[in-house]
Amino acid sequence: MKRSFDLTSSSTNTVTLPSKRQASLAGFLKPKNDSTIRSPRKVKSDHVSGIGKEDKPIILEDDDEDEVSKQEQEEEELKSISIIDKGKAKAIDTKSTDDDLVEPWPPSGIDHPYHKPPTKDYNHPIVIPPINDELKPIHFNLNPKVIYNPITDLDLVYYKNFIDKNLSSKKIMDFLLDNLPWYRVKYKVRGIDINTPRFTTVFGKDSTQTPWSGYQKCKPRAIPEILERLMRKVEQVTNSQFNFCLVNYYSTGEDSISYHSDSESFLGLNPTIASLTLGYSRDFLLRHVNYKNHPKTGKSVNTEKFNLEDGDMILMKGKTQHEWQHSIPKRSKAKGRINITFRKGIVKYATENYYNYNVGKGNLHKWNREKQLMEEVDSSDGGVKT
DNA sequence: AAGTCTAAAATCC
DNA sequence: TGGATTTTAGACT
Repeated sequence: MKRSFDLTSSSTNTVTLPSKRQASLAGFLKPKNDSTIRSPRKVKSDHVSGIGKEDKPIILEDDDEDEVSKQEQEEEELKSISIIDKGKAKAIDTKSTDDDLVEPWPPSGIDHPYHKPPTKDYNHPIVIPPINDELKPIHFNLNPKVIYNPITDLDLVYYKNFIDKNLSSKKIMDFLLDNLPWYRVKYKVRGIDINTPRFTTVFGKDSTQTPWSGYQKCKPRAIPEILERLMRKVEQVTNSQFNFCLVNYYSTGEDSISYHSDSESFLGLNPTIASLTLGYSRDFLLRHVNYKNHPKTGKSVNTEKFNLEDGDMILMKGKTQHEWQHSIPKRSKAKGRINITFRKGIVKYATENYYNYNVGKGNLHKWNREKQLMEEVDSSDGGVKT
């Protein structure tokens, strides 16, 4: 993760006030009769699969133009995002299962960045049981919304209810909570002690030809079958490939993650990262790295907000990690949420880094379903070696 | 070579 | 209306 800081604080007391029409990105999912929500209108055409030409903007929606002056429109356009409702455009609204996934899995060839581990439970510190018939097939809904702004380089695809919340998400949530090894990692950054305010765990290894046994400081863990199957479906749907699965558990509203970008150094340029939500919904905030003064426009850039709900998937791609930071802020009433992310690490350091900050030195926790809490358990194995 | 926490201001309801 | 919640700036070893 790469965090950046605003070192350009002005000497005055001026504060950038959030616009009322900040109106949260999630607004595009709300009913249309919410008059406070105004749809962005124009999108540069060269990124919209074959539609339009040159710089001529395409009008996508214009259902409340009477309220907005032209100048106001243009300013708003610079500050906010553009939305292409791909589901509407291409009428994608399908249910599917992973029945059609072709075995064998995982792939064993060098074509895929996730190299087959020596065993299905390689380096697991505890037994993760095989998935039963109830956990397969998983039911998916495919209804992508493209969120793209060529000025601010926000580049997302949002799949609401990707994992069907009625048929699949709860079972998967329970299985992961019950069976994964969880950690509360402590580490130092710039001489300061950090207590990671969430539970974490990680599986997979980088795409280098380093054998699974070829890591000293950390022991890469095989991706459990349920996560492997999810990963594979996400790959199929998004036309991407991954070799890491990071899982976070935000146990209460006190658990959080600060604004950060996912570092490009070991993920390569413009990484695609898929993020899945299970359980209680949480706000997901995106803030431009130069939100106070965008270099292209000289204007402020609004923070965007999604309320990620049970089963949702959001794909971050393109320059999003370069130009934007994201966070899960503390929320007073929040309950347990699991977040699964899939990424592709392309250098050996990725493996060391991910195990360092998501497993750490190995203070293993297990979920106690009866007591509804995490318990630290003794484990001689598993931690990252110093 | 992975930030978190707190106080104060702003906003919500 | 004002207590609760969220947002923001800044400290921190």
